[in-house]
Amino acid sequence: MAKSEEQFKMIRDQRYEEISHAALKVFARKGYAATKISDITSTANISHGLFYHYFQSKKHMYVSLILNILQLFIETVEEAENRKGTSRDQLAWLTDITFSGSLEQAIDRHLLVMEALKSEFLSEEEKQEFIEKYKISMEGIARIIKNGQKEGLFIEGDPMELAIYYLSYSQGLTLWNARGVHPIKVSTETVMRQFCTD
Amino acid sequence: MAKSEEQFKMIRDQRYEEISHAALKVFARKGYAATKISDITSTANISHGLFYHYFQSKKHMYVSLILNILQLFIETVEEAENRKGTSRDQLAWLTDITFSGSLEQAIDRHLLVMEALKSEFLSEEEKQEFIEKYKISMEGIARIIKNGQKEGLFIEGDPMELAIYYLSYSQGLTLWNARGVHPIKVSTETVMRQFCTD
DNA sequence: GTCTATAGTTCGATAGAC
DNA sequence: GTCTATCGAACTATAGAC
Repeated sequence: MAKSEEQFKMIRDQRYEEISHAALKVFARKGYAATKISDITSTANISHGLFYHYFQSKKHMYVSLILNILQLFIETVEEAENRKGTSRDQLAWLTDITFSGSLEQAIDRHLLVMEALKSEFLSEEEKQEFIEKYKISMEGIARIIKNGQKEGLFIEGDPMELAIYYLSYSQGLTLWNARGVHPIKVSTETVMRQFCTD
Repeated sequence: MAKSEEQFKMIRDQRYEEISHAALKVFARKGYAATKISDITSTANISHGLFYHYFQSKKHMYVSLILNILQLFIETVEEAENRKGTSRDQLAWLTDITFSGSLEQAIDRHLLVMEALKSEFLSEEEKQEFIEKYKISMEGIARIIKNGQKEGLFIEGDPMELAIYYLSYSQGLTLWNARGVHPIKVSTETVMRQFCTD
């Protein structure tokens, strides 16, 4: 019995991931309201009813997707903070990571979080939970900047505010590439010059 | 008869503006798909049917809204180019304008254009028309930067690419304030330092 | 020009068979 | 665990009265 229970769990976990992955893609492209359950199920190649075997509702799945994304971002910032090298190296690494790898996935995640934060179909309590998580990443970036200022590597100014400038710049560039207007290869050095003294 | 025709036209134009204004607000907040015609009509305080007296369909109204926004942006960039003073002054003026006045309306317009460009409910032809208009503004900004480079006021680099960095930065900051996370008062000088040599 | 009523359609969610 | 069939609510768009 133990064996088949384990197997069931593996199937369940795998399906959960498959459905989540499909949902991220579809939600980011079409937005919450325009996304039909059937869009998700057809992308994940499952039946309509099976979706409701894994998720309570469209909204419940959406919220858990966002929370997972924010958690991932927190961990990435932590990884940057724990890296060897100067604060400048740490911020450059974070910037590199943002614009290397799957830009497409980065775009999807940004779009999703952005929509979630300004949405009207989520309660204030739900959004507040997102904001709390978001702030944890912001504070990590602010710490990197503060350290860099002590070392004389970064320009002066309130660290939290500079973190916001950094995030806005980085996300603005990410979103730019989400449009079809004129995609560019982002240069980490160009972004860094905004914040560095050299 | 001439008099009443004129009056009809005045009523029609006013209503058209009212409905457009209401629609901008609602579309930006809820997105295209989530926006119900009844949201627009209740915001504009008109009946459901009257909407269809002024607009062919939800989609037709959406497209004309976007085109009007892009046209406005083109004219603002032109105004910046035609201003007296250095190229630096011109770009600073454009930045000022973006972050002064009704930030709320600026946010709404950005959100709308962004959604339109990545949307899947518009044909490629429709989106191409948006992109063409968008590029006209980009080229205006690139011209300002190119002139500034000649005067030694701006950093080196491909003007069009720098225009994209500028737009991404500016729009990233605008969108930042659309979220409830941690709004800031944007400083034009902080933005300008990214592009200026001083 | 404006409104109400409603036809026609879509989609989230559930029930029940395998 | 998975699928098909179906219900019921909500929404776009139109028709017709005033």
